Amino acid sequence: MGNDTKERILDSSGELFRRQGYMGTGVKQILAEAGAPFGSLYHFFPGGKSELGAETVRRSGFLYGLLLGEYAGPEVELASGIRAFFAGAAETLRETDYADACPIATVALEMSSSDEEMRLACADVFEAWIDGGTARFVEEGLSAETARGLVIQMICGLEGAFVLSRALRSTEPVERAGEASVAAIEAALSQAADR
Amino acid sequence: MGNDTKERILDSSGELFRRQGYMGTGVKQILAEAGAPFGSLYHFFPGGKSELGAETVRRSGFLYGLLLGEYAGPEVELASGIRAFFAGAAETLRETDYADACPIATVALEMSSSDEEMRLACADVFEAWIDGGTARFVEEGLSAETARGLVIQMICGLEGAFVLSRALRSTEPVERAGEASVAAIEAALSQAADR
DNA sequence: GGCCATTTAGATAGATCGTTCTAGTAGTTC
DNA sequence: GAACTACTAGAACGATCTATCTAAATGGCC
Repeated sequence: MGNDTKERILDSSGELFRRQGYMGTGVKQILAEAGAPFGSLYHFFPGGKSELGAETVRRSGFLYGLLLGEYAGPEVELASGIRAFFAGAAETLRETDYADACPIATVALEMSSSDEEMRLACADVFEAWIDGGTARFVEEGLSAETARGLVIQMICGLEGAFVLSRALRSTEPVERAGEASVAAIEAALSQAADR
Repeated sequence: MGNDTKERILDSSGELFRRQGYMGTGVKQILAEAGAPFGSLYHFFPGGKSELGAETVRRSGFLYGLLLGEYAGPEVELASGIRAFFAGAAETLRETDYADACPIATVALEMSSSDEEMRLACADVFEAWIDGGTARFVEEGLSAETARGLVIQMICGLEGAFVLSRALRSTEPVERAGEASVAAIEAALSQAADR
């Protein structure tokens, strides 16, 4: 079955978009890395690069959301989970020479003003992350409003930290952003427990 | 004097890089918007697009740093200044159809893994912002370590909020990140005043 | 006016982009 | 084994990219 060719293409595009964005990645490069011919790309993605791009964003974003969910699952203490997630993100950056950060942030910034389909794909991913995180935080006894605010501030901190860490080649921003998120979450949880 | 042609080119590239990144912006588009011919570009920037790119990043980053400095100058109360800055950023997003966010974040994410000169330009800008902010926070009586942590967390929150706000076409992330930064700053200041 | 460096102007080159095209191979079903 | 679908394979195309090139206009200085 050639079904794994499609997945190889999506894996390659996911990695490349993450490192150099959509515009900076040619279809030839994607196919070379996937070991697939042109024919396969336009067989699996009749819409060409833009269809591949949108599907890559949704898939990579979904997988990254799963990863986050594993760290902050219902069976672990929330603040420690978040702490571990940021620590893991910092370690990944170090191990990959500051290449592997958020899988969709580069594409989101590049394309949001010029390609509505791509913007929507990114927006759907961010919304799913926010909604998933909010539900988890509500389980801890926070109001929906407080939970949503905390989740958004955490994702903002993470995304911004990736921007700085990649440019500075330092994990300090990720670590500082992680500390800030953990502190905010602990403060909110202890305040909620006080009533 | 044709000196303003160079500035018109830098203005155009600054705006375009901010919206669609380095890879997504062609030199033809830059020159068309600046109303300048090819000859001028390679006269003022013999190194071509990459030299223009690096200079654009440094210039746009410097100007944005000035803007931040105006909001958080020594004559205004720090937390209110930061609050006003985030509010201003949100308003700018709304007014520009979510186009005008950070002038260098897109380029930083796109290029950090593939072009060392461009990465360095971005890193220099971020470092200048961090150092400038840290000095300002130290004036308020915070330790250098605390000050640096707060500034980095604030910039991370801002940059990440831009990513989300642009994709979601909503100012909520910028507002939430602003609240988080203000809260962290006020907490640190009141703690420092307690001794 | 004559001279010289600076800047403008755009045609052109050569590489690379995404896409299309035709042809061929594998695998399944009748 | 014939017919059909799914997929592979890569040459070729037109568009677009950055960069180069030659020639001319411009502006201060003697």
